Amino acid sequence: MTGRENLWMRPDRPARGPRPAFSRARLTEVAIRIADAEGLDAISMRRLATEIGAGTMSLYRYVSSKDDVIELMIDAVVADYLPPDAVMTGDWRADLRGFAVGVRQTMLRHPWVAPLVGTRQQPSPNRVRMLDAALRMVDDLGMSFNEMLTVIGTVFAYVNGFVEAELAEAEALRRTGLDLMEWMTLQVPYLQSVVASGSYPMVARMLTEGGQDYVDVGDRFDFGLDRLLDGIAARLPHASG
Amino acid sequence: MTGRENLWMRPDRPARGPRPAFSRARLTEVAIRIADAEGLDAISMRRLATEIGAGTMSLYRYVSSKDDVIELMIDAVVADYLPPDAVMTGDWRADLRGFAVGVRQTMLRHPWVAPLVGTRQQPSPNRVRMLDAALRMVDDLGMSFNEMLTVIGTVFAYVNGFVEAELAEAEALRRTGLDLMEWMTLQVPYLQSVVASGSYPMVARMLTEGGQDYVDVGDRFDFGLDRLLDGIAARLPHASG
DNA sequence: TGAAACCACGTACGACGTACCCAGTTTCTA
DNA sequence: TAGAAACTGGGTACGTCGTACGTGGTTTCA
Repeated sequence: MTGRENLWMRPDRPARGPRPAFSRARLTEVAIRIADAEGLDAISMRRLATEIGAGTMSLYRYVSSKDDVIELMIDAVVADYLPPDAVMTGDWRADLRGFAVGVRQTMLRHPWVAPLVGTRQQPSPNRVRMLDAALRMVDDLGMSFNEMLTVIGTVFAYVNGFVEAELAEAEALRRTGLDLMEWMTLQVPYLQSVVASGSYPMVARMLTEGGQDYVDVGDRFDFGLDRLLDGIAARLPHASG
Repeated sequence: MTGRENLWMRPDRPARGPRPAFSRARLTEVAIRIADAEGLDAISMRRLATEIGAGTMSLYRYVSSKDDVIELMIDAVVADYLPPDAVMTGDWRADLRGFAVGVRQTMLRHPWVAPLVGTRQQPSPNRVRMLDAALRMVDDLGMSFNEMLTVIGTVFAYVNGFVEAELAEAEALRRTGLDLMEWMTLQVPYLQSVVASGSYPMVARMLTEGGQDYVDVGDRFDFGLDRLLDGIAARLPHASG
């Protein structure tokens, strides 16, 4: 891996030389396991290498940089945005909703992926696959192709933004190494001083009545998603589904 | 700055000792300037220190870690989510829309902030201020407090997700150090091979008709935002404004 | 007039990504 | 069948990072 070529356009097996000791698939699998358990910054080339049982620099035979490892990880996870048994009903709204729910569930299983995929739009096999599937869901609805792209992009923006926020607190705990109790102990005095100032009545209400009729995170996700789909449906050229 | 206390609860000026050579405000300002111009990874404690004209370790008198610097940067930028001359018309929909547009514009001016603020939900002065302002926009609409929180969270999730995606390509260029031409040269052959496979007809269409009736990014943002607000408006307990 | 509380900052440590190099292995070619 | 070509694994080393720690100077209070 000497640098410039595209990560996704390499032959599986080189023509000459000894057979490789491992594979990019193995590398990806190990990296995902570490990131799931300990977060993205637990991933270093040295750590990956020892976990695989190889020398650090050997990884660079399979990948031209750490960035490539990240790309491999993203692509692998994106593969199950749509589970293999997902069916397209032909009802665009149900299909798109199922897709969004699947994306969220996958992102919750791999908490490091949402921030990455939100900020990296490089094409990769599974991202291409998912984009194609999503576009097929809104085909034949009387929209222009760019309108279809806009709709898909809108839904995905919402899902990504929501899940990032959803994971933010857990990530803060991981980043600081604190447990929930310690973290609260740090934030509460400040919030109390905010409330005491009297300048932020709504935030004050949040701290007092916020816990009252608690709304489940999944329900909040569904609410926003359904409102978005409502709004889109109302603007469709002709009512289909 | 010895570690555990909350960043936002320190006295402005210590009681004893010589007067500080600079300030957290100065530190924040320099950090934001660097990040705006060269991206977030251009920020290192050494770089900040030399730019300020101080010793590297002196920064730790003002801040207990690099993470605190990041928090200061975020809070400073969040301050102009709502420009100082922004008016609350009393029309919840117009106000919320103006807020969302303001957030996007601020995020575009500071391309590093969207990914950070999406994944960090720690309270800070300006974040609290913005949250309070947003909640006031949807007050008196007959919703419970948690419903209000859900609505605000939904809009913000969309804005954040959209802007992250919007900035993704530019960020990829910065990350790799390539210019647009070089980057295209790298992606195009792969995309051509994808199209040639015949398995992804929609992506193929994207490459051929995608550029035809080009939709402005701002218009796409507005579209999603307006559909979301449509959907929310339709579910409001009673029609007010 | 100490002593306490603060300040600036040099040195040093462990971790990181990766450029470069060399020796060994497989396969194609003559 | 010899040897060149194309690959392999991986050790060493460089520059960068965040920051723990300590030393010595300055200001303010008791």
